Formats: sequence, C-alpha cells, structure tokens
Amino acid sequence: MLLNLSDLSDESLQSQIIRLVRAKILAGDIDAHTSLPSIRNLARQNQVSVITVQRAYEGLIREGLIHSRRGKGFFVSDLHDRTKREMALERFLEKLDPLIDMAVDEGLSLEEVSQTILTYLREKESNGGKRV
Amino acid sequence: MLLNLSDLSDESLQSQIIRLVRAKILAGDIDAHTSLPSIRNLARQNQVSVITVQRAYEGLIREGLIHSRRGKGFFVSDLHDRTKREMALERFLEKLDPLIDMAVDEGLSLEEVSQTILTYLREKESNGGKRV
DNA sequence: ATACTGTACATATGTAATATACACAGTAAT
DNA sequence: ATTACTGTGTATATTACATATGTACAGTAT
Repeated sequence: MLLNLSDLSDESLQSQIIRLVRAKILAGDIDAHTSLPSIRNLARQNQVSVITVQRAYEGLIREGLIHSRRGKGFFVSDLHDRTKREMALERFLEKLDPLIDMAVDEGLSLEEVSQTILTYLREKESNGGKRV
Repeated sequence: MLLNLSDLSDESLQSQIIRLVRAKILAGDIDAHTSLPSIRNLARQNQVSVITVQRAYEGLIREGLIHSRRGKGFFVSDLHDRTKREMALERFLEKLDPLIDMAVDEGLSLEEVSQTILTYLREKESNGGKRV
C-alpha cells in the first residue's frame, strides 16, 4: 500500500497515514476483517519508521476503525456503510465548525460565507476531480 | 486586551493569540496606525510569557497585518476594508479546501457535502450567534 | 535618569521521528 | 511433540524540533 507521504508537509507523517488509511476504510476500499499491511511492510514501502506507522494505527484504533491481534496483524473493523458515511460527515462538520466561527469573527456574515462556499463547490464540481 | 486563552486547547498559545488578534484587526475592531498592547502588557494580562506574545506578533507581521517600531510598539497596518474582507475569505477557502478533499476521499459526494453545509449553516443562523 | 518600548539569548518541556530490542503467533522440520 | 524460524505487534532509549519561560540587552520618550 503506497501512500504518497510528504516529508515537507505541515501535517505530521502519523496524521498523514491516519488520514489516508481512514479515507480508504470509510470509502469502502478495504473490506471489513481484511488485514491491513503489517506495520513493517507499510513502513518499508513508504520509507518511514515502524513506530510512526504503529502510532498511526493506534490512532485508527482509538477512532474505532481498526483493531489489532498480537502476532497476527491489524484488521479493519466491521462497520455498516451507513455508519461509515455518518462518521465521515460528522468529522467534516467537526472541522468545518471552527472555520466558520473564525470567518465570522473576522467580520464575515454567515450569508457571505454561505455564498462563497456555494460558488466554490460549483467551481470544484465543474473541474471534475482534479487535484492540484 | 483580554484574550481568553486556553492552556488545554490543542492549539498552541501562539496561534491562539494570532487567531484572536487577527480577527480583531480584520473585523475592524482596531483602527490602522493605533498601537497594539505591548508584548509585556499583553503577556501579563493573559498570564503568558513575553516570548509567546512576541512570536505571535511576528506571525502577524509575516501576514502583513501589523508592523513593529523598536522602542515604540506594534502598530496595525493600513489596509482597505475590502482588502481585509478578501483576506478573510481567502483564508477561509484555503482551510476549507482540504476539508472538502478529505470528505470526498472518504466517499462523500460533492452534492452530499454541499447539502450538509447548507443545512448546517441554516441551523447556525437560526441559533443566532450562540457559541458552545 | 527613569520608565517604557522591542529584541536576543539560554533553558526547560512536550511532541514527532528514528533505531533497536523484546514478546507473541503461526508453520515447517526434526 | 519439540524445536527452530519467520512473521506479527509492543516497548524502550535517543535525537531533533517546536513551544513556552525568564532574564538580560538595546532603542525611545519623558
């Protein structure tokens, strides 16, 4: 599993790994009960220390997305598709909320914020799935 | 200037100060050319070290919001209201973008995200300016 | 001179990253 | 069955960096 990690990013390696693996799980790219790459394999493939992967997996355990079996490996937890979707939405709103508060504190109105988001999403939609 | 800083927050003291002072400036609560509290005063009032305030002010200098005069103090830069508004919007979108990407990576559609945001904003609007 | 300002330095603490050693689970060979 | 081996997760010690602090230095005004 190649993760395209960046050493330069502000985001720590651990949380990059968490974010990318979490995405694969929530998006349904990895089925429940199937084993994740061992920490050594993932570490080797992505040029990262074993501990770093371990810490990342620990984070995913705390989120309830995976679990470990000593000597066997890490496995994806069994979650309903609907639960996954709700987790994704909840995470999104949890991160969006302080952003909106900040914008309002900086003098923008909710109306203004709303408009901005809509035009932005429309722009994004027309651009397809392009990433910079 | 009392800032209501939290020692427990994940956010560092420096960036809390940056965020709160930036908000006051962009919202127009502090006029241009007026002096900010001295680092010692702000530090004393908010039970924080001088260096912490200093680092925060340095951050605001890098953002072009304030400037310093040795022996005199820190002063708010002269920016048009429109510029301030654009800065706030730009900052907001810059932070929103990766959130949306993450949501999409986690299997949500742009349509779904859009709907969620709208209902959320409507909820927020009806609640007035209440903060949890 | 005094009392305010910003600046610079040396130090402690916490977090992230690493390598290395340890402990458990399964499998193949004797 | 016992052993040895190779895979797995876990724990420890170290290093590097960012954050936060106190204290000393330098400019400005009265």
